[in-house]
Amino acid sequence: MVEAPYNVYVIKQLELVIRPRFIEICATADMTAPQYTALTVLRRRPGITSSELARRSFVRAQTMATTLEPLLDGGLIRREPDPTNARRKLLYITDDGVETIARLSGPINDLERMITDGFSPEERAQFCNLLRRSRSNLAAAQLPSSTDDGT
Amino acid sequence: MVEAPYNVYVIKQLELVIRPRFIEICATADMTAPQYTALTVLRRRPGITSSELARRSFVRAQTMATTLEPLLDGGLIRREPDPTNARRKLLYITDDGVETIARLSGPINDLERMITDGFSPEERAQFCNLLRRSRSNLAAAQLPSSTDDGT
DNA sequence: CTCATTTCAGTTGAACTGATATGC
DNA sequence: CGCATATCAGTTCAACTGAAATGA
Repeated sequence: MVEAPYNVYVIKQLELVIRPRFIEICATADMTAPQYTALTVLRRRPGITSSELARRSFVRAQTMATTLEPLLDGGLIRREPDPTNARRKLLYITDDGVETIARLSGPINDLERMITDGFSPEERAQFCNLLRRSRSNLAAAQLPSSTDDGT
Repeated sequence: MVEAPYNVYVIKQLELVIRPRFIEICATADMTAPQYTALTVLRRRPGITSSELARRSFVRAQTMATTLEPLLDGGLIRREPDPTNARRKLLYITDDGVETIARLSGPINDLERMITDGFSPEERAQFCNLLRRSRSNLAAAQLPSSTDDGT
């Protein structure tokens, strides 16, 4: 009686080991992990709202608001009213924010390399592909309308 | 200027989406996610200590002790002194524990299937393989002596 | 003495729920 | 009116750190 693959379990373990290292790297720029992540999304998608960012990150609007507050205070992102909708506030990464991401890219890439250490180029590509398809599956099951994100 | 694959980011997202569903399933048996996980490990490895279980799960001894307490109280696992070392207490899953795991296997398997929905059998095997190799990489980097775990 | 295990106690990060004001 | 956005406040889970007692 052999067990099912239980990828759920392994994915959780990966997260558990990756997170402290990721947090450590982010801390060198006085950021938390969710803040760094939000920053990288904002660089790729300038002008989105906090709610939209929350959806893409699979968290609630309130959670994202809490995450973004220090980034606004620190001037790594800025916010301006949507001219077409007074209710919405659009988010943009600042030059400071871009610079901060760039400063962390070395250690982050090291961490990425560690995750796929010993993989062939094909395996690396396959891993990336399968992870993204898995995310699509789950996002689709969660919110039929929600689409996912590059990276 | 295209980004690195940033699997770190995608793995975190997978965890974020999987966790609430996993928690929900565990809650139907009055367990938390870490408790269910500990229970499945104990089934495969009867007679290990709490500290050893913590190492395999990539958490601290204190964290694991907190996780196990309700399982002991609920009679899903039991503990007995190691005859060869009075300091250690060996853990065993009870019949109740085994039964509880069995009761959840249906929904858990559904969740597993959702994760790899649309994968070919080869892709499924490859995904499982790459996830495990990734875990080995990280475990090795973390504690040179620590080995990882089937499933 | 040193090292590992167990356990007590407090802290933190980051998600959660609930509720409200505002504007499309 | 219904729906989405934004924000205020409190809660919970599950990790964390620090520290102590015990025994190999």
